[in-house]
Amino acid sequence: MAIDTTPSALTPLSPILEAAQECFVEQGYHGTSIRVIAARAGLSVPGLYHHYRSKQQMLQDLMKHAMTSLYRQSEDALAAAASDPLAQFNALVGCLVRFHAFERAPAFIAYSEIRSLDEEARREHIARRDAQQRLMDQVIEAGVAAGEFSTPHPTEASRAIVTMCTSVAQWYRMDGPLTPDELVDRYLVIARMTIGARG
Amino acid sequence: MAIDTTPSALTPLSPILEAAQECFVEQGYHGTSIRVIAARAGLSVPGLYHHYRSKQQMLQDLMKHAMTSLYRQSEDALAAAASDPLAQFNALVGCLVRFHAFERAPAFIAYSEIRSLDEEARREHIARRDAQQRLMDQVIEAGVAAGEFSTPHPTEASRAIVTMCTSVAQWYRMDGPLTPDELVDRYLVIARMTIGARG
DNA sequence: CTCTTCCGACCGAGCGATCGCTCGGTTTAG
DNA sequence: CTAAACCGAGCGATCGCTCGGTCGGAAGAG
Repeated sequence: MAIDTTPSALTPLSPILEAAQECFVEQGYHGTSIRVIAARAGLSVPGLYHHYRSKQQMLQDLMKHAMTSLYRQSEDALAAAASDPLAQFNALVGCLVRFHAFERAPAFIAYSEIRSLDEEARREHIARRDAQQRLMDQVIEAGVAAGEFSTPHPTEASRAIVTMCTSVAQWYRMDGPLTPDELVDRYLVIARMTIGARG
Repeated sequence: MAIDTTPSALTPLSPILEAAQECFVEQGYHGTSIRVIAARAGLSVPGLYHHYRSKQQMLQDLMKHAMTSLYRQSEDALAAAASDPLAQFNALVGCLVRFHAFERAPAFIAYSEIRSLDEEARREHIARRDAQQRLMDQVIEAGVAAGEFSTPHPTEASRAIVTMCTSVAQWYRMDGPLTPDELVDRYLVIARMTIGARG
C-alpha cells in the first residue's frame, strides 16, 4: 500500500479552484475578474458558473479548505508527538512552518483576503483562526505551568510565534538558500528561544 | 518651544489621502472605488482628480509616506540610543512595535497592497522594505559579533523578529487589554529572548 | 443492436451596473 | 482679473453574472 509521504499534502483542489487560487495570490480577490479565472482554468465564464455559484463562493471554499487543512494537520502533529510540552511545542511549530512553506498560496490567501469575505464567512474564518491560535496558547501555557518554558509573557509570545511562522508564507522561496527542512530546524531553534525552553 | 512628544507621529496626510487610506484598509485597493474615496473626503470625483493624477498615485504616495516615515523613525531611534548592541536592538524593536501599534493603517497598507503597486513603484517599495530589514540584520549581526546575542541563526532570527513586530498592525487594538507601553515592554522581552540576549 | 430520452458539462452573446477617468464648465480666494 | 479649487454629466471599458442554447455520453425501450 502506497502512503503519501509528501509533507503537508493537502487534499487536491479542483482545477477551477486551483486557477482561482493562483489569481487571488497574484492580483488579490477584487483585482481578479472571473474572466481571467475562467481563462486560466481553460473554461468559458458560464462553464465556470456551472461549478461554482459565485466568485465569492470560490474564495470561501479556498479559505475554508486552507484553514481546516492546517487545523487537521496541527491536530495530527500534536497527537503523533510525545505528550511533554517541549515535544508538543516542537510538533506544532514544525507543522506551522512546514504548512506555510509548502502551501504558500492557500496560506497567503487565508490571511490576506479576510476582508474580502462576506460577513458570515468572515466570522467563521476568524473562529477557525482563533481555534488555531488557541492550540499554540494551550501548548505554551502547559509548558510554562510545567516549568519547561520560562517566558514571562506566554500570551504575547504565543502570538509572536504564530505570526513569525505564518509570515513564512510571505517570503519563503523553495528555490532560495534554505531547504524546507533547514527552515524548520532554524525556526524550531528560534521559537524555543522565544518561549525560553529549558536547555 | 513646544516639542511634539506623540510617539510615532507621522507628518500629516492630506484629507484625500486620509480618506483613501481608510478605504484601502477596509476594502483593499482594488475593492475601493474612487467614488467612495471622493465621498469620504467630501469631494466630487473631478475635485479629487484635481489633486491626484490617479488612484494608483494615491496608493504610491501612501506607501512611500509610510515606509519613509518608518525608516526615518528607525534611524532617529538608533541615533538616540547608546551604541552598544543591546541598546540599539531595544531601540529598533521598540520603534518597530510602536510604529505598527500607533500607525496601524499605513503599516497595514504598506505590506498588504504591495501587489497593487505598478511595477516601478513596487520595486522602489521593496527596496525600502529591504533597507528596513537590513537595519535589523546589522544590529543583530553586531550583537552576535560582540558576544551579546547568542542566536545561532541571526538572519532568520532577524526576519522572525521583524515579522512578529510588523504583524502587530494586524491584531493590536488600542482599546484592547494592553496599553502601547505594555505591548512594547513585552515585545522587547520576547525579542531579546528570541536572539538570546545576555542576562 | 438501434433509437430515443435525458442530463451534466459547457459556451456565445450580452445584460445592467459600476469602473477609472475626463470634458467643459462654475465658484471662490486673493 | 487670474488662477486654483471644484463639480455635473458622461465617456468607453470592464465588472459579476445569466440567458438560451449545443453537445456527447449514459440509460432505458423495443
